[in-house]
Amino acid sequence: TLWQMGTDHAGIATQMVVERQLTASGETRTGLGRDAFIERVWKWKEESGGTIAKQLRRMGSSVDWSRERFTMDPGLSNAVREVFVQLFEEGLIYRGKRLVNWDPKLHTAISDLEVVSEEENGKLWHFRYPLTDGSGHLVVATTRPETMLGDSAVAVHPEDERYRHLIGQTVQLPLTGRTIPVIADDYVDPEFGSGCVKITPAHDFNDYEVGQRHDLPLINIFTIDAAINDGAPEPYRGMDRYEARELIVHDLDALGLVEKIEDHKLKVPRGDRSHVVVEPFLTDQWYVHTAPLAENASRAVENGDIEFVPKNWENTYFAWMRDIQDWCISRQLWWGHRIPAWYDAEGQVYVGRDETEVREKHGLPADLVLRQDEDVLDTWFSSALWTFSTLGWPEETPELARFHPTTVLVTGFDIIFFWVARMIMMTLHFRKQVPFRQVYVHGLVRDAEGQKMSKSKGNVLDPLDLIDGISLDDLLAKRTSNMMQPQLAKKIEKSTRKHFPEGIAPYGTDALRFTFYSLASTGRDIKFDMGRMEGYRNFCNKLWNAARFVLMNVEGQDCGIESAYELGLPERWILTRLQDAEEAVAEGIRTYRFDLASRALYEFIWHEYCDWYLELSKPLLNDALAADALKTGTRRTLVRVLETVLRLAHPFLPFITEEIWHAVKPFVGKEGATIMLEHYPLADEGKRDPAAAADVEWVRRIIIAARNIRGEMDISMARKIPLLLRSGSEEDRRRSRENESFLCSLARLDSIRWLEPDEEPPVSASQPVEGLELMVPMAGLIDRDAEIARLEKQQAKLDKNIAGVRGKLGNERFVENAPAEVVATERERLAELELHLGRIQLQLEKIRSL
RNA sequence: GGGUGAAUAGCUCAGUUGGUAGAGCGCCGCCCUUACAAGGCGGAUGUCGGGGGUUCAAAUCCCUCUUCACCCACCA
Repeated sequence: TLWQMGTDHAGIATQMVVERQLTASGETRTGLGRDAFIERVWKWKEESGGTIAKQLRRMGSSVDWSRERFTMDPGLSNAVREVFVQLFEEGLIYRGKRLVNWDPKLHTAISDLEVVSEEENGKLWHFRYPLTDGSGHLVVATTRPETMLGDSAVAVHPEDERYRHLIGQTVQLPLTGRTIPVIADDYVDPEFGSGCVKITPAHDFNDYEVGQRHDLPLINIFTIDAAINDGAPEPYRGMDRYEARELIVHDLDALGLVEKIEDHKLKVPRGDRSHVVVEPFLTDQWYVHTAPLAENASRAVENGDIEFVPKNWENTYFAWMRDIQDWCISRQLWWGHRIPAWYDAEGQVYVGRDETEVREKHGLPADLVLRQDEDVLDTWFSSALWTFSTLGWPEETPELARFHPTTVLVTGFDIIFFWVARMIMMTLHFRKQVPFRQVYVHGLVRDAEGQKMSKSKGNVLDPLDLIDGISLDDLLAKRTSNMMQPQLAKKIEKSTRKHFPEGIAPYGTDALRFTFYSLASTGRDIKFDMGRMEGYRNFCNKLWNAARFVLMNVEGQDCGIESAYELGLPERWILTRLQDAEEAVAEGIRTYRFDLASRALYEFIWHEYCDWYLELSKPLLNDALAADALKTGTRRTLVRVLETVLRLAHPFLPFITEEIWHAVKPFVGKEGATIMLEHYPLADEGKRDPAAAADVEWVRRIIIAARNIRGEMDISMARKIPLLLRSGSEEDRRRSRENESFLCSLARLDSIRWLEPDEEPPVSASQPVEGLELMVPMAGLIDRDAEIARLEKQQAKLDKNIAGVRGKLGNERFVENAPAEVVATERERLAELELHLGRIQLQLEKIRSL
């Protein structure tokens, strides 16, 4: 098995962090120069890049550290170049001047996926554009007044009666002195605004399309900072886009050309890293032609070669693949894989693995000056190659042969498009193999209020702080330092103080892991709950204490490794239940239901092994007269079930299980160096004993009933009570006879006695258990009124249940249509309920008459 | 505009093919019973978002509405 560990170089985010550091120390990226800057980034990466690895280590992830990879490693970089060159040669990568999403702060293009649109309050400006023939004006509506400087037409719908006569005419574009045509295009929605749309092909994706159709000029009015450029009319040159907006509205108003201004909600596109409004901007960029790749990628999921878990994510995947757009892969950054393309003085482009190859391939003279493309590739381009680039591709390495295709990718749904989809496309293309068979999509961890964790919101929880604990002061400092928006510090401080008034206590890795497993149900987001984690921390303690008990009892004792032993009833029962637990855990793991698997462990360890088996073992171990073989069998079972359960829980609780295992292993005759190399437990039918299991279930019911009387009557555990039994079957008698010591010990009884058939019982508190009646004589123990209250409560409950069952059975259609089995069960149930009710009523009468 | 998911105990969440609603935390009693008080024992707590429908039977299947979250999309 290989669990591949590694990290990507997070191009934009990383470059931003380092640039911010430079700013803080009064330096600039451009001042430093490309090589020196990249050196700085590597330095930063060395210092901080270990954080993820450290967190993974502390969380006990058993990855293959020897094969850790980084997307900027030489090997992976080589794979990136290889893929780029091959795709280019196949015509699947091309360069073109297109509108891209331009980030005016970072000065780079970003892909569609990196743009996040959110609804914001804005305005809709209605401007009058005078008709050239002097016959009046038409009105255009816009949310971006400043772009009017780049208008090259006004469009109306071809069928729109109101404007049909204007088609082909021209309007005077205010403030610019230009004359632009009125065109007809289906794109216009006559219902919206005025029905006339200003067309700005260089600054709007739709308008670009319209412009293409009508052969309109592209008039770029922005600089790379989204300020007005020198091609625009003089008064606005150099102004920021929003300043220009104000002035343009003002100037149009002065000319009497503002018809009206309305409030308007609109989707504003922002860069997911910089959070500034991105501009559609005309630039040269590199693209991957994705349609042919997407086709195969869709098919691989359709035909089941790749399976998403949970399956409904496949629909999301298909939907995206269906409408996939070409992928803009060039970024105007320095941190990343530089595009392997060179230009000569004429701008002719040559693509190759390196400059030497390019010269050879194209027969370029040594003195011809070549200049490499300045841009780098989108980080996801290299991540898309992950499964095979990490295994040595393009070399056909033994690792590649052995581990590829891989088995499973574990990831969050937020990067299905960014990463999963692109891995599938690239891997199918270059390996003719799927990258992985299954994609396990888990939810995101959110904060206690359901907010997505983010550094800017200051609600991030570092797993290390949950493991080791952190003081409130340190947590506050951590959350409010290095902030991009320092004005939020107060707010963050307030909510941090609210949620963690005393900081965070140390919970340890195992508790943290178990919490995640338990909350990770069906790919849904996880609202992080400290209460749950506390509960699982206690669970770890429970396991620890149980181990102490076991060790205490087996140290220096015969545990039946080579000697004779005999298994008693509780032993055969717990072994049966252990098989059930093993089965449930295996099923949970197989189906990626780690919540069900962890629950099965929790239930078995706490509520069966600890609550019952350890307690049942005590009477025998403490019985000086008990047979040695039985005691040996008990010790053997105590320690073997514990050892098995440690192995069963080890993937969930790696640290505590390892630690305990070393203490326990000699008592089961093991000598392994680590629990990690032991066999994982598998359920074994042969180890089940249903009869023993049924007997112990009976014992448990009796004990619980007796405890109920004791608990409800506030009888101290220090005081032993006598138990009388009545009615019941031969089997009940056998069971009580064979298990007397367990009953007495666990229910704290001083005696158990069956009433003679005709014997009148003393006044007692009673509790029915199936056909059998438990009684605890009241004399000196039980308060009359309390017992009446207790019985009345039970009576009410029974009345309610009986009414329900009677209603059902009284319904002819139920009796006719329901499976005979179900009807029979209901009849039995009714009989039992009525029996219990009858007994309780009798008791009530009797006690009331006292 | 299209799509997905969610709504169950005070809180965080389970509930597999329809067949008596569960856990943890919290809450209420009692208890330091020599593994464990971060514990033990007992207990209370739900018109399963609303309304329809299918069915002998619905938290579960269908329709519809409400609320919330997320994803995708080019409406000036």
